[in-house]
This record gives sequence, C-alpha cells and structure tokens, in this order.
Amino acid sequence: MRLSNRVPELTALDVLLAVARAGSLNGAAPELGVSQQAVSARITAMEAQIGIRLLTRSTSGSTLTAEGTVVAEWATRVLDAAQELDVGLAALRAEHRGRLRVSASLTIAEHLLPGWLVSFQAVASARGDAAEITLTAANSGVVSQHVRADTADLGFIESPTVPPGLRSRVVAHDELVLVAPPGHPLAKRRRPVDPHLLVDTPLVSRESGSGTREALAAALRSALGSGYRQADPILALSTTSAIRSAVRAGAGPAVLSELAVADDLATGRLVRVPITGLDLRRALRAIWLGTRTPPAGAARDLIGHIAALRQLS
Amino acid sequence: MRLSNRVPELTALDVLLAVARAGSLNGAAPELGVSQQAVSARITAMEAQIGIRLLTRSTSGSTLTAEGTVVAEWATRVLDAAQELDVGLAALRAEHRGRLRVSASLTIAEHLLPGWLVSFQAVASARGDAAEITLTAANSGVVSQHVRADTADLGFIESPTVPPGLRSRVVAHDELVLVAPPGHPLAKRRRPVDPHLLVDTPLVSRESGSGTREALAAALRSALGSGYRQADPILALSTTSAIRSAVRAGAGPAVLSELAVADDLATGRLVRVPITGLDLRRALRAIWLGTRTPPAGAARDLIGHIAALRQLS
DNA sequence: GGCCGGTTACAAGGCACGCTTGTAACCGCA
DNA sequence: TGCGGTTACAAGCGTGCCTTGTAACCGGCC
Repeated sequence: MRLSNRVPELTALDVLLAVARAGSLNGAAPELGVSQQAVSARITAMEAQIGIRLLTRSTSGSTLTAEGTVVAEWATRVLDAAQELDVGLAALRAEHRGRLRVSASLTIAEHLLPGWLVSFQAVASARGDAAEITLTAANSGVVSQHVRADTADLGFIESPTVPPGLRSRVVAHDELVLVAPPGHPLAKRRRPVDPHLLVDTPLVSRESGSGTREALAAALRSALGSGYRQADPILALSTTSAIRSAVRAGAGPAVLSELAVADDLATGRLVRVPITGLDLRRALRAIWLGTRTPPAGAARDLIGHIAALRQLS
Repeated sequence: MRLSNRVPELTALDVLLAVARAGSLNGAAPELGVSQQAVSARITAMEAQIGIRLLTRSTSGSTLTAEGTVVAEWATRVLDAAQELDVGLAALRAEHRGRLRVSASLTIAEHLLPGWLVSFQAVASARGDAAEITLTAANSGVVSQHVRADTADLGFIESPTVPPGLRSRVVAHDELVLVAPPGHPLAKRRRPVDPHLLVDTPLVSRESGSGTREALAAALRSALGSGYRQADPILALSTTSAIRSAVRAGAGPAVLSELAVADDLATGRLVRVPITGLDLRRALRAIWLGTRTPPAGAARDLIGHIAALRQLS
C-alpha cells in the first residue's frame, strides 16, 4: 500500500510540533530558523493538504485543536523514526574519522543501532560530550576483521562463536520467526508448525547466500539431517523490507529476524506463527580487541549504555 | 534534539524504496507516476544530500549498495510510521460519512488505532472490500454518548466501568508507568519506587484535568487516602509528546501511559522505573449499542481483527 | 484613552527545486 | 548490426517556499 499524496513532508510535521511546543507561531519561528510568516503559511498549507484544522489561532497564541492533538502524536512517531534515520546517516557518513569507530552486522545495524545511538547521543550530549561515531555495516566475518585489524574500535556480530583473539559480551538476542499476513491459513493455525511442515511450505525468502536464509538452513539441518529438501520459494527478493512488503501484501509466509518484523507484529500487520522443534535463537555480541575487559573510553560507555537498556527493559 | 537538514523527505525515501523493489530506476518510474529522469535526479539529489552512495547503477538495472541496504531499512521504519499517519488522517478527515464510524478516547486514538487500521485495511483490501472508516477522538464520556446516540457504530474507551446500556469487550490493556531519561538517578535505582516517594517526586506532567493525571491521582488516593499532597510539577505541558520531549531532554521524570512511551522504552531513549504498591493498570474496551453481541457488519470485523492481533502477539 | 508588546494574516518579489521532454551513451543479446 | 533494456545530461517551465513589508487585532499598563 503506497502513501497517499495527502501526507505532509517531514519538515511540515516538524513545524507543527514546534508550534505545539512553543504555543505560538511566533515562538516557533526562531526555533525553526524561519520567519513568522513562513510558519503561518506552512501550517495553513498543511491544513489545506490534509483537510483538517490543526490549530486554534488567537491573538494570544495558538493551541492544538482536538484533532491536532491526535495528529501531533502521530507526527511524533514519524519524526522519531526519522531521527533514528538521521543519526544512522550521520554515523554512516563520517568517513572513518569518528572518535568511536563501530562496525556492525547488517541485522544489528538496521534494527538496533539507530535506537541505541539516539539514546546514547542524548545521554552524551546531556553530559556535554557528544561522541562522533562512525558506522560500517558488513557481514559478521568482515566485522571481525575490522576489529582485529583495529579499523574499528567496536564490533557487533550475530555469530554464535566468538572469533579468536577477541573479547566479547552478549548485548541482545535475535530469533528467526515465521510470519504470515493476518487472514492467512497459517495465521489462524492453533498448533505450532513443525520442521517437516516448514520445509514443505513455500516461502517468500532472501536470495540464496543471505545470512538469515543460511541460518534457517542450518537450523533445519540440525533438526532433520542434511537430506531434507526445502520447498521452492514463492519469491526471492534482495531486501528484508521488500520481503515484508510482499508478505503484508499477501504473497505468502516468510521466515525473518524478529527484529525486522517487531513493528509489524506489534501493530498486527503481520502475525507470528509458532514453530516447534527448531532452535532459531542467536546471541548478538559486542566484540573488541585487547586483553583487558571492558575496553577503553567511548566503546566502554556505549556497551555499558546498551547493557543498561537491556537490563531495565 | 532537532532533525538535521540532511534527512531526505518522505517522498524521497519512497522513491528509494520503490527503486529497491523494482530493481531499476526505469521500473520504479511508472510505479511512482513520474518519468525515469525524475527518478534518476531524485536519487542523485538524495545521495548528494546525505553524502552516501545508495545505488550501484549498471546498464542492466540498479541495486542497493551495502550502505543503501541499511538506509533502505531505516527508511522503511519512517514510511511505516508515515502510513499510520496517513490512514489516521484519512479516518479523521472523512466527515461522518464512513461506512464504519469509530469514536475513540485520545489514548487509544493516538497510540493504537493507526496500527489497527493499517492492518485491518490491508486484510480488507486483500478481500476486496476496503472499508471507509470515520474516526472521532474525544474523552471517554463523549465516546459513550456517541455510541449511545448512534452517532458512532463503535467506541473505544479506557474507563474501568462499562457505561449502562452498552455492550463491551476488552481489546487491550494500558498501564501508567514512571519513566526517566537514562542517566537520571531514578533510572539507576535498584529498588522500586513506593507511593510515598512518588508523591514527593516533582514530575513533568499534563495540565490538571487530563485523563492520565486524574488516573494517577485516583491510584494514589486509593493507596494513601485522600490526605496526600503531590509535589508541585516541574513543568505542566499540554501534549503527551511535549512531555516525552522534555523528559528525554533531561527535564525530569514523568508518569505516562506505557502506550505513549513504548517506542522510547524499546530504543532506550527512556527508562521505565518500577513502582510498587500502586495499581496503575486500565482495561481498554470496545463498546457498542444493541442487545446482540457481537455487533453487526464492519464493527464485528474490526473487533475480531483486533482480538486476533492481541491473541497471537 | 492611548500606547506598547504580543499575536495573527495578506501581498509582492525572488530563488530554488523538481518535473517533463528531448537526446545521447552504454550494454547484452539475438 | 540492430533492438530493447538501462542510465545520464540539458533546456524550459511551473510551483512551492521563503523573505520583507504591511496591516489588523487584542490585552495590559501607564
């Protein structure tokens, strides 16, 4: 399902929230770095676009209408996601010049690091020492090489074994899950799916050679032996988000990291189908070089921060 | 923390994902309804803006680079939130003309309904009967009136008691939680906070009269009697998102619905502080008019859909 | 009563961005 | 060699947004 053309852009949503915080168009203007007239015009244009009055203007300021309050909350969700994108882009952009060089596997970089970084930067800037962080995304083997060659100060991998010569600490867990759209026969099933049924089920999957596809194959091998034969995929797509779109559109079920589908499961766009007789869990580890544990400086701070998040959630 | 000016707009992110799905600029162009040149220019402009190469162009199509894959996943998160905003706006806009008229309390409308609607519409459009839904957001009392007056086919409220003359079904739960920014003394506390400490703690809160503030007061009254005195608030703000921003910026702790802070807790921008000796849970109910249960038509479908989401998650 | 500081909106001019159309270069394959 | 596919460059144009200038409105205070 594509977006309609009645969705305001990010900057417009940002303007709305700034006005809501400031309590007046005039107060929001300097915060946004534009004139009062520009703020007024933007809000008016946005109201015309979405067809909803958002503000009650008065001579003593502007406050959100009832609908505006609801819209503002929805807008906050969008901008929170945009902020994760923002810090992720900043970390990806800083060409190996950061004070803290992080190398992470694709799964972790895509789904966990942005949230960690937003939180970490918030705490760091409250202390007055915002760190400049460099992020490189690669597969687990390359990440280990980066850390061992001291090209990265800190690595995050999903490998079950710790590469030799490196220290590590488990910071999170990951699990492959079988998901289907609501309304799919599998989604209504009461009994868990067993490995024999799973291999006979055509899936929407990544191209062969991808990490999640390999992990599923390994788990099936250890449950069924090496002689099993997986049903041909319905579709083979190159990105996780393409698979999620296809599954949500009803193409069929898929096996993906629970991290990739957490949002969809929470909102019900996808349904998790229980599996029995397969171990699909993986530990996600921070790794670093050196004999001492924990590592020094900003790397230690970040690991500690992530551990604190996990512990208290 | 404000967004930097290096974040692409929603339409640009949409273009990126369309290209990733289609596998070529040319293929994405008709899907987006623009020319091939426009797609090419947009992607080039976006790469220049963020300073990262996203695509490897070849004469046989374009595929995402390693960085592009990561960025695409982050973009998907943003667009998913934007889609919830989109369906929410559509429901809010349709002036009481919808086939299914829903009236919901602010908490539910802000945090749960968009996700439910996206999912519901996806299933409905897969069946070929997408419903036109009208949404009105109000407080619980007004929602009950809407349903009783047959101005709304379905209501969602967080009241502990079922209004007389109406049928109801619990579809979710809500709980007020104490949250603090990471690094705050409360966030590092090992023992839960008891009611006496809570009333002595200055909070960032809603203006007096808000539902969550009343609910907290009621819970404290039942634990401490009516003689307690709550410490003066640090700040009194008019929207939930303003409170979240203030807390994340280090203004102090706050008591909010867990639904409002679920994202922040998951990503670690906020930390939940355990509370003991207070019952802060509330049941969220669907309510409808009539002697028969469940109600008829689209309302029944939606309730069933939500129940299925809850059951399997 | 009059004025000042705050709020909002309207108007004109200009810049910049994005789209379209037309054109060209490149590659693989028949 | 030609065709169908891909991408990129160039010119022209419309539109959206910002700025500056102006005006109207309200409340408080001297």
